[in-house]
Amino acid sequence: MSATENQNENENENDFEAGSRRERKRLETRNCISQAALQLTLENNGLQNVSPDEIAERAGVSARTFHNYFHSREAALGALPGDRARRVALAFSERPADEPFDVALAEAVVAEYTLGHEPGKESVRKLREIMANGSFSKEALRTVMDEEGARPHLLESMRQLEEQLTPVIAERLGLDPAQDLLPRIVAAAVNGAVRVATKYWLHEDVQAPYTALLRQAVRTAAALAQQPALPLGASLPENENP
Amino acid sequence: MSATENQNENENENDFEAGSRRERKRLETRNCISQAALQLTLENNGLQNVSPDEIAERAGVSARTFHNYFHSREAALGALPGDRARRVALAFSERPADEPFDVALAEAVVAEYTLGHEPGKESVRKLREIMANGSFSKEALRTVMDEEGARPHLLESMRQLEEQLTPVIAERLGLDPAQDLLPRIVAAAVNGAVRVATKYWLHEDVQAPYTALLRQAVRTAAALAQQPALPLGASLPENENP
DNA sequence: AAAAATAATTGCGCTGAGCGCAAGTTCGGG
DNA sequence: CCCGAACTTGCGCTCAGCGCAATTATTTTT
Repeated sequence: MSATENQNENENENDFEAGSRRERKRLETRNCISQAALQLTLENNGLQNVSPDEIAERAGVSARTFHNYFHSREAALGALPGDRARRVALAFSERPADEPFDVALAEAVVAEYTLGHEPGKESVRKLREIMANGSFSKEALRTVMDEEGARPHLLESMRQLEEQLTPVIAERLGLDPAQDLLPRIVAAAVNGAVRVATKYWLHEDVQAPYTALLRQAVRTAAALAQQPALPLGASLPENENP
Repeated sequence: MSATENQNENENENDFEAGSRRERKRLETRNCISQAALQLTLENNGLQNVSPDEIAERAGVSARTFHNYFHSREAALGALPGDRARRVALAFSERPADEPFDVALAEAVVAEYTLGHEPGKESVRKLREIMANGSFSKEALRTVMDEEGARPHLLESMRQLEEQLTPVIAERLGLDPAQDLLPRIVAAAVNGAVRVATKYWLHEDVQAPYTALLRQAVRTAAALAQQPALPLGASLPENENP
């Protein structure tokens, strides 16, 4: 797991093709640090109980280097959802064009958020390892997500999904995000749906599998896309306040 | 603006009725601190350039007391959107029952987010003062919202809107939030719509007034409520990944 | 292949946010 | 009028985060 000893099981299969060797290594250590942050957070029941030094040590770098990549522990954790958001947007844009909008969106999300399936992308495999490696599960995740201090940053990083999704949704709908609010609203709704479904799954003890919950929620939110586009200039007929 | 000298223009009209005198004073200083944080943030173009001591001084309390109410500068700023969220939820639940769902929601939001209208609630009046008192406007707000460090906390506090809205939406729809995801999804979508509309209004220079933008966005998001309720147990017919 | 240029890592030391503690102050109830 | 509880304040400590400058690794140039 250290940045150096890791040179690298399956050298060619990395998350995002990197250009120069330097850049590759940079991404690798970056990811290493994030993973270390995640592990320690789960192990210690909360980011609060993890010092930057520990993270740095686990990742095999100096404390100073850690702060060189991320300006806070929270940012280190947040990099993971951020990356995932990028992958979801990519997956969505590569869905077959004849697929219904909501299905394409839902499956793109589900495919990435579901850790299972084939040993695909490297980071996913690692995350699954961490999860599978015993002990960590709903319970641990819950304590992390509920942590008062980390949550704002975590959610902000999950909100990357909205950012990444907006342009591809706009393209698929044939709308210009600079002219029409609809793509942004749909993206925001989908992002919210993912968050809500996850929270629901984590907190209420529900029988339905996470996958089904996610798919349902996203498809529901995606239905917004069938709204008529918003004419920004003109207000609706008459609805002024009394 | 100090906590002491402010004893209080229009003593009876306070945001939330307070029980004991002590509790009232507590809420008052709390609000004072938040307002001070907002003012200074706007004046100095970013929370980054404001020290806790300055906020405390402006609010007329000691630095230690400041940290006694809020454990970070960001939290102090975030209290304002949080309070506003509570007012919106209240306003929505008091809308006439025969009003269409989306209209009720949109108007509840617009009424609170629009600073104008009558000199209603005290905090709104103050905020308007701040805004009106020259210099601060879109531009200043933009620099605040775009600030890297404060944004996560700000957005998290705006997300209070979702939290507050969920139960009242569920009630109006006749659904149980513990059984059905739809109320949460609608609330999340509305929250996202507000955020998106605001961002759009702040960044693209658009001709439409903020009010119209907000109303449109919220009504669009609220349309989700007409989705058929989600049967959590059963998945849709067949949509497994290949 | 060596040397020069560029980029990444590291150690050191400083600033300042946030908090525990204990003393002082204000307020409500009997 | 006085007692107890809640609130405020000052002091001092810890540690996250960052600027700086030196060191090491990597790419490019000659």
